[in-house]
Amino acid sequence: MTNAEIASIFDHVADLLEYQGSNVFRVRAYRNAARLVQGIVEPLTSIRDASDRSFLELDGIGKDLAQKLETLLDSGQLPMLKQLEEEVPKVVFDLMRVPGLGPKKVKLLMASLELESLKDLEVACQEGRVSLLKGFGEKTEQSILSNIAFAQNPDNSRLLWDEADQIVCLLIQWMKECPAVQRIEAAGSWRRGRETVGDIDLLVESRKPNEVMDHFLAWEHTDHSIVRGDTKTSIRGPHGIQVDMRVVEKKSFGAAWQYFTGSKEHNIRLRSRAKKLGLSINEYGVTELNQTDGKILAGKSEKDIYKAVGLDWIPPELREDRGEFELSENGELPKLITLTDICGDLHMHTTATDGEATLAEMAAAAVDRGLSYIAITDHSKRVTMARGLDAKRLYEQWEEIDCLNESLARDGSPSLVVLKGIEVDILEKGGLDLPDDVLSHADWVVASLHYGQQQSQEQITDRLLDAICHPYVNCIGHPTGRLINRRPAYKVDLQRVIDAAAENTTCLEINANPWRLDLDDHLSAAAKEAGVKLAISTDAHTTTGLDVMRCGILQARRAGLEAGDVVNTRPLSALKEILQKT
DNA sequence: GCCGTTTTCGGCCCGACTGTTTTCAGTCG
Repeated sequence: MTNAEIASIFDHVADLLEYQGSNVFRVRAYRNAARLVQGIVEPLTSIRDASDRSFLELDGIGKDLAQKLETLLDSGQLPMLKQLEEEVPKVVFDLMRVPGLGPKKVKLLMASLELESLKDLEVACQEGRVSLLKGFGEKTEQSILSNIAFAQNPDNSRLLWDEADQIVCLLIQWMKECPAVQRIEAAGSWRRGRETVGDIDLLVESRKPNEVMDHFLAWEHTDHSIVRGDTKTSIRGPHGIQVDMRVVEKKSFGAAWQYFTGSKEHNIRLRSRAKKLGLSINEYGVTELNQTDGKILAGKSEKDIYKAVGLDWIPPELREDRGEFELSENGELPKLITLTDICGDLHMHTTATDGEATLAEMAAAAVDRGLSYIAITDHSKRVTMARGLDAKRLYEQWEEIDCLNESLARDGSPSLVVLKGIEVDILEKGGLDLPDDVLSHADWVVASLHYGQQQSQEQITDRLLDAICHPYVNCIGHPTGRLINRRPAYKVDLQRVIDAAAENTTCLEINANPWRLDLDDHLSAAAKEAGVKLAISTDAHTTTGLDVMRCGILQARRAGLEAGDVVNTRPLSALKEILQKT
């Protein structure tokens, strides 16, 4: 049983307990456990089997949950879950997904109406039977109706960070046209650089909140408003995404930005910490606990908030309650990598295979972006759909690269060096798609797995391990193969992959394509821990594809990576040194 | 269900908005 499967079971238990009206802290314990297990890269069995380790060493796992982990690993089942599933009808999960319906309301609906599907609830609303129930009225009935339609639309899933970013930019531009807006910043999971964004949070500093709200509602992409209050307004925007806007005064801006950035878990931890220090934190600032005068001790900047509870300012990407408090307390926060640290890009395609820009165009685009080197890594012949390169065509491309480098050198600064690379396929039956003597002449070899993704964990792991051990392979491309919202990762023992990469001085890629972003933050952090060097690469198929580097940077920052952990922050000379395989 | 430099029991972050109430529960973030 994988960690992800266990996490999903704990989450399911939390859902069921929540519906049953169980203690909210008990529910939280299961949710925390799910989150924790999800983030652990090594299989839990290796913790169980190690004589000197125990699940109790995990923060948030006590005697009971440790026992449940044992049961799950031993039997693949959880008797408690079976029991709960017998008690709770399946339709409850559909009902709970309707915005505005929580456990209490769902329970009342279930007790009063005969519901076997969302459709039944829809009909009950249409017939006016819901508004007759105690605690429900006509407005609730209407809102349930429109929210059922929303919940059933499969397009309303979380947006990729990149997609959300486009909306954020448009909105900020629009809001800045409002004279009442003194300052505007985006917060939430967008600011934390999450892979996907569920809703967009904007924070405005203003003394005239009503004018700000009116301007917000007048945005051309506003579908309809969800809530409208004195300090908070929410709308439904493009792609059905919810946008929350909060308006505060200058003296509270930092506190509000911190609060609104989250994550929820980070904020709970921060506020608990404040409480232990005799302080209270809310979105208006830091105050003394039990003081009625409400004097704000800090609130203007985020830095002030963290300082008030004895912490260094924590970068948003790290705010997930995954150890950042301890690092901050001890002054050990990493100096996170930034886009300007990047010197080169080591994975991209051209018109020779499935890219849309020529070699020269990609090189020019790289110069525009201030890069000092790029590797051209077109597909190898196995990728027939992309007209992958055989040895002959690859050599021809390399000759072209030689010519290009000569002319680039003639043009003088800014200088760009184009490396002769290849994205060689890791074949289904094992081995690579081009002979060793060809690969030996490359400057940079990325090995990637595109076919046979349905194979067993053992097969896929073996294929990747072979590639990692290969003397001419420098990097493994998109090591999990997942496509966010579209395709799960292939089955692979990533702890073994990471350990082998460390041992063989083979880099692992953080593919910056917003659909991929693998290795993800947990895996990159585990790779760093093992001493693996990472390469953040765009896998660009167009000139503008080079700009997704910033998505890869965000992912790397979430993993706590510093410039020194990433090979393409090095100048070319230093990069070549690192690449010397032992 | 977890946890402890006040605690092994009694806490567990904090506030906005809505709809239905008539002072507040439910939901959300």
